[in-house]
Order: sequence, then structure tokens, then C-alpha cells
Amino acid sequence: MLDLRFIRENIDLVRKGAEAKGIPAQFDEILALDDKRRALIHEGDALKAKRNTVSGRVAQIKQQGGDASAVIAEMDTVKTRIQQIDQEMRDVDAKLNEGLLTVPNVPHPSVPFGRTPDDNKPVFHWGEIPKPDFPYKPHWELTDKHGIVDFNRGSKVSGAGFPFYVGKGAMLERALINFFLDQAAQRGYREIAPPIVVNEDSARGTGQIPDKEDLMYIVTRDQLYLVPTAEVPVTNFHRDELIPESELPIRYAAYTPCFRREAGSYGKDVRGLNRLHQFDKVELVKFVHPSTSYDELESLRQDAEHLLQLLGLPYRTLLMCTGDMGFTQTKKYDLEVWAPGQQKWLEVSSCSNFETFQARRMNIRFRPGNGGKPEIVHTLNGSGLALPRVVAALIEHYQTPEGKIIVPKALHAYTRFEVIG
RNA sequence: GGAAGGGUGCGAGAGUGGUUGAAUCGGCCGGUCUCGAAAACCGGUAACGCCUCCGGGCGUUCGAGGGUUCGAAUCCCUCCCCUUCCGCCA
Repeated sequence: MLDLRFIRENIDLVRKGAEAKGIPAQFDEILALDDKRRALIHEGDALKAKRNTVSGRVAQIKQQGGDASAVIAEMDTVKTRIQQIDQEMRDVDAKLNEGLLTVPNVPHPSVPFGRTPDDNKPVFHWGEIPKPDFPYKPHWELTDKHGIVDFNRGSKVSGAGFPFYVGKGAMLERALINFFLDQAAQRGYREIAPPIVVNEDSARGTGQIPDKEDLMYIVTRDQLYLVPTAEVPVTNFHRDELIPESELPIRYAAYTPCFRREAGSYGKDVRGLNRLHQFDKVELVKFVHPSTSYDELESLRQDAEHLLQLLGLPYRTLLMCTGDMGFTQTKKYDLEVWAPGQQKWLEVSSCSNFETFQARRMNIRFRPGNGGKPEIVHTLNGSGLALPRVVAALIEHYQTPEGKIIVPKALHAYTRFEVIG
């Protein structure tokens, strides 16, 4: 969330940002509540100051063995009024908090204005889109043919969107996870293996609740949430901490399964591995000094892109427009890999800067090296990468006319086989 | 799941109703000493909110939230977490 004072002092900027994102926020209510809140604080603090001095006097009188009942009686109305004010404050704070949760983060000036995905700006292309000299098959035909992903048994055992990976399919999955983690380590990310269920505070910290609880599987009996991404536990790793500046930037790479209900998203995009309820992902998370966060965003994006280059998969990078970037981000890149069997781009990574939006809510700060006041860190994260769509694109890209699948060289050391079929 | 103990500042750790925002030690910053450093000694060192004539003033905060009281780190209630023992268990 944004800082109330920041909103008050930059109301035009924040309003424009929300409009550019196409997100209605309760600005008028917030400003009114802010006024009311400050008035209450003003009155309350004055009364509390009085209470403190009078209490001091009572202590003095009693120590000298005097009778303080007259002074105490005098405080009766003060006490009642303070209680009233505290009650009103609770009310105002609750409403204010609700209001603040409707205010989206402000887009960075470099982000293009736009309403729809068509307004996203391609900023980078890599690799040649192959001109097929034989009919390319979609990956689900090939996974069926080789029996390496079993969707039907997944449906039987768990439900649609929970496939089994079998034989070389499972080995390929494991190979990619290790490959991604090793690459991240080489690029300065510390590996971290988090819990895959989190409590309510953590879900709130990264903004999954309120608002997006429909996306998550919830273990109601214990009020735990299955993680929709490793971003949630890993970003919360440093919740309520004061980090020495010398430790920044902190970079983590985490593999987890990810669980998403994807409620109401059935349709043409859900075939095969395109969209699942459970999938594997390696997530990259950074905690950085505010002055470096946009450089860190660029390197984050390059770290993710590098993986696709090593795998030899053509992709494009899009700078997301204001209307398509989401509530919490200030700037976001999507990486889309080309799936030639389906003739379409599949999103495999999303790299974002949140500036202080997440860290404020999670109270993650750093102490400047010169011993100054604590400041809020900037957080970023990006997929590096989401597995199923990489697998889909890889299978489609490396298929042969006979329907075999050639494993790209970068993975040989991990798969220990070079072809499927 | 049962029993007991405990959660205090950057860290360790005192403090059980009245100048305790909080002893003490450590860390960190500055100074003295020194050619320089170490040691020693001296001094400083919370966050947040509101107001400000920008000097500062006031308020809140001792796991979280309520309550009692003129006054709460200290008493009461609810919840969360940690440690140890028992039970269960990959």
C-alpha cells in the first residue's frame, strides 16, 4: 500500500496513476478520513498530555501523604473523552485502511499508457520464429504420444489442471528446475527453499488478501494458504526486519510448486500445459536499495531472458502498459516464449518492481550506512521461469517430423538423455 | 494434543502499579590518547504519529488486541508465537 502522507502530498500524481491503470480508488473518502483522523489525534493528544501531567501530580501528592481525590475527580471528564476519541480513532483507522487498500501503486514515468494488452510495448525479440517445413503439433499431442504427461489420470486423482509428469516428462521437469536454480546461483541469487503454505499475515503482506483470495487454495481448518507463487513466502522472509544497508541488495532464488484456483478462467487457453492449478516455478526475489531498483529490474529481466536464450527458445519481452500491469507494480516486463505448435506466445515470466508498495505493508526496512533513519527497501520479483509453458514451448519447438523431441544441449547434463521418443 | 516456562530497544538482558523510553553489558557512531592502530577512557545512539513561528513541542509504542485505574512493561481477559518435557509421527 501507499503511504497516507505520500497520497496526501501527491494526490494529483496518485490519482492520475490510478486512472492510468483504470482502477477506481476511494480518494475522496480517504482524504476526508485523513482530515478527521488528524483532528482526532490533535484533540486526543492534548487531552493525553493533560492526563500525563495530572497523573504526575497525583503521584507527587500521594508520595507526600496528601489527599489527591479532588485532582482525580477533575480527570473524570478527560478520561471519558479520551475513551470516546480512542474508539472513534479505531473506527476511522479501519475505514481508512480499507480505503488505502483500494489505491494502486503509481506507474513509473517510463511505462506506456494503455488500456488493453494490445497497448503493451514489445521491447526485445530474441531468436528466429521457425518456418515449419512440416506440420508442427501442439505439445499435448506429443506428450500423449510419448506418455510423458498424464492429464487424464491427473483429473481422476485430483482434478483438471493437476497433471502427472511421467518418466522422461518427470525427469525433464526436474532437470529444468535444477538448471534454473543453478543458473540463478551463478548470477548471484541465493537459493532458498520456502514453506509452500503460509499464514494470513504473509498472504496479506504480499497483497494476496484481501481481494485475491479467490485465486488461492485455502486450508480452512488451519487458516493456511497454499502459495500461488514463491514470491509470497520468500518476500515475507524479511517481514518486520531492519536490514543493514551493507547487506543490500539481497537476491533469492526459490523453487516451489505453485497453486492457483484460476476460478472462472476456463476457455481456449487452458489446453495441455498452458494453464494449470498446480505448476512448478523458480522465482527470483530481490530486496534492494531504492536508488538501484530500476537497474535491478533490468538485470532481473535479463536473468530471466538468459534462461530462454540458453534453451534456444525464441521469445519476446513486453513492457506492460498502465492498464495491464496490475495493482501493486510500478513497472513490469512480461517474457513470452513462442509455441510453434499452437502458433502463439506463452507468458513464462513476469518481472516487476514494487518499489515500497509491498515492503511498507511488510515493514521491511534498511538502516543507511551513515547511521541515519531507517528507510523502506524496494522489492522486486520475477519468474525464472514458470515450468509448464517452458516445457510446452520446448516440446513444440524441438519436435521432429517423426514426432520425437530433441532435448536442447544446455539440459543434457541435467536430463542425461538427449531425445524423447 | 497435554504440562510448564517465556516473548522488553540494533543484539543480549534487568525491571511486578507512579519522572522507566526503560538499568547493565555488547554493537554502532564520535572524541581523547597514538606516527598509525589496538587497548583504555569519555560522550552519543529507538521507531512511528500529529503539530511547528523549523528552535522544537506533544502523543503512542515493552508479542497482538481489548479491559481495570487519576496513572500500566508491571494487574485482568482473549489471541499469536517461542522454549522444554510428555504423546504422536515422515
